[in-house]
Amino acid sequence: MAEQKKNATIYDVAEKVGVSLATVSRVVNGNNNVRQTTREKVLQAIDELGYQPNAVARGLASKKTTTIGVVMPDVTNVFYSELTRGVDDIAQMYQYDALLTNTDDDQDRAVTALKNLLTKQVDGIIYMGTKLSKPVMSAISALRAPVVLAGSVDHAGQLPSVNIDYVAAFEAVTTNLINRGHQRIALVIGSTDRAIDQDFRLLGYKNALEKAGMAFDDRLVFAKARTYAAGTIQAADLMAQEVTAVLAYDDELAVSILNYYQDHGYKVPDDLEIVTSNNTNYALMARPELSSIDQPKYDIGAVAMRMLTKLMNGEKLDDTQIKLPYTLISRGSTRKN
Amino acid sequence: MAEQKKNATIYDVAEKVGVSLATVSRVVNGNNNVRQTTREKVLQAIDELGYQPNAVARGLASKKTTTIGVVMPDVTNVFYSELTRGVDDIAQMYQYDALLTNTDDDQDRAVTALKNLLTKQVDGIIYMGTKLSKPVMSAISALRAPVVLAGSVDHAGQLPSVNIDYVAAFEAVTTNLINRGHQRIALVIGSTDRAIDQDFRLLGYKNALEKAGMAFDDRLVFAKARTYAAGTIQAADLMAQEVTAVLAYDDELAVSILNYYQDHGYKVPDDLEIVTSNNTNYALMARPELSSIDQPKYDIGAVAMRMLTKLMNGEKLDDTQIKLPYTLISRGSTRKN
DNA sequence: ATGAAAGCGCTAACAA
DNA sequence: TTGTTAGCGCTTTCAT
Repeated sequence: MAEQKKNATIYDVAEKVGVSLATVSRVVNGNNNVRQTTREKVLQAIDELGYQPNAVARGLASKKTTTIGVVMPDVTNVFYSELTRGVDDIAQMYQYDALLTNTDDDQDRAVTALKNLLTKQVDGIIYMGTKLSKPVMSAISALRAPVVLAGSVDHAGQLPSVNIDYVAAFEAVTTNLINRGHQRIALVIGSTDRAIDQDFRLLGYKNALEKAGMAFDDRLVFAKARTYAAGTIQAADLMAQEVTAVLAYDDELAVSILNYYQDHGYKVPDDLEIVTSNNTNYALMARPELSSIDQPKYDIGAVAMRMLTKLMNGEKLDDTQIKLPYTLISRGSTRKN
Repeated sequence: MAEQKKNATIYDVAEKVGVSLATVSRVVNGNNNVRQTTREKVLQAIDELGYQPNAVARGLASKKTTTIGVVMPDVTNVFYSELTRGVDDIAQMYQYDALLTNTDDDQDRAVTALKNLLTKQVDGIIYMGTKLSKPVMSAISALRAPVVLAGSVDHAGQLPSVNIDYVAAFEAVTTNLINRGHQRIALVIGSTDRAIDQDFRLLGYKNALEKAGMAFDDRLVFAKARTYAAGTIQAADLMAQEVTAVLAYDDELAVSILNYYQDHGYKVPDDLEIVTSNNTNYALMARPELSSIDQPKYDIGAVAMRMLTKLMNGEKLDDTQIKLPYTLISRGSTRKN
């Protein structure tokens, strides 16, 4: 006695109205070559039958799935989830759905994800990994669906991307720290084989040192895992290096460093100044609150998705390397200039 | 001179090997009715042509898309993103892809999302909204694809769901607080029109009061928005009610209350004890660290997804209302018993 | 303005 | 073991 929910097809609608399926297809797709009266009859039949076009069949026939893929390291990281939120909102606005895949920044998984997305015939992809190894790059170029990087860049700068000017931001923060007299400023970044870390964050940091005539000391650069637990371990290393200021690329890491120092009797910002760079809620919840570079995370995702819609429409982009404005927010974890 | 990336189809493979497309289909789908030697030839041709089955065509023909939908309030909330992580990992394991939709717990958006997912012919859905209004419930029952609730329940308890025993957990925490002499214990939950809040969290709280012979005072129940900013506002209300203990259902909210009190000179846990219930990183990052109910968030998502795979396979479930074990974690925001 | 007909790339009976 | 033949539900020329 189970209710048989047989879906109405375009044939059922056509038959009911007494027109061909081509006509039904036209009204469904907003084609104007339909007389007003027939359009109305079709619409009514659609309503009565509860007809919903089958997106899969449509995708096969039209070669457009109105689905995009989002490849990211980890939804659980607030930075990425905020980017994703921006992507998803704009995607919904343009009637796209998003297939999400977590890769943990593992290059093999990223390649697998990309290939799989290809199989599913997505119309485009937002890629958030920070690492972009050779295999990943070649998987991307084998894609024939447009790809936009959000919060990331490739070394060659060939792929469209949306970011902030990491070089300038990291240089500015470092310079501020130098101006307040710091000699031993730690830089905490992701692994240095990533373009975004190596070519941007680290570069900004080095630029500031160089302009101040200070020597670069690679023992002050920390590039480890990005977990709260890993932060605690790194904090011990930082302490051993007797740094007096820290610039961290991730908020969870920054909070764990902050807590470690305070738990060991250090005063922040008196004994240690600390600046983070994602300005998530973590920065606000810490005590003292963390000074931070403020990246427009949601907007980075939103703009990337908007770019992707254009690309999927075959439009050319004037500018493929978008840099959104960032700001520097001064809070309790740093001293006043 | 653009590289023409024409995809190889099953026909190309069949032709190259000199067999019918049915045979190719068989080897692709692991059907055993293929002679070993032909299988090898087909495999080789597939490799040489770089043939990748088109999932859309396959979906149309087989009526299975190997895609599921995930409907959630907000990826940006760590609780949900952790559930999602569990869902995604198991989904990947079983070769499903997940379409993600944020609803902000807006019932209209949830209905729209559900209908859209229906259109895309997903094989199943994981639903994470905590609100389950009539329209949403009827959209779900119109779905003919299985649905599993993760971290949520419907009033009637008809939909398969994965949770912890919220009643027991909230009762236990409240009882502990009562045992330490508190008379005015605040309960901070989501809006009371949700089953999970009304029928579970609130019930557990009331049970504890009743067993202790204490009167229930609805002025001690707070049900507002779940944002860090909203938390600050609620904290002022809590203070006005002169509560001495707080049990909050969301970590960000709990941290904001904690900070508000401490910023106003209160000592935690001496002047106020506070317990939260999601045990995300926020609880660890707060100072003092927050005591919390520990829900196995990742597992809730993972188990829900596992259930969904069975349902999608047409298997019957022995138990549709899964309650995973929870624990109570005592940290600095509460006094010792 | 409307219809006929040929696919889109694949699965799944059914035959052989 | 392998091939033949219908579809799956829709879009899209091309006629009319």
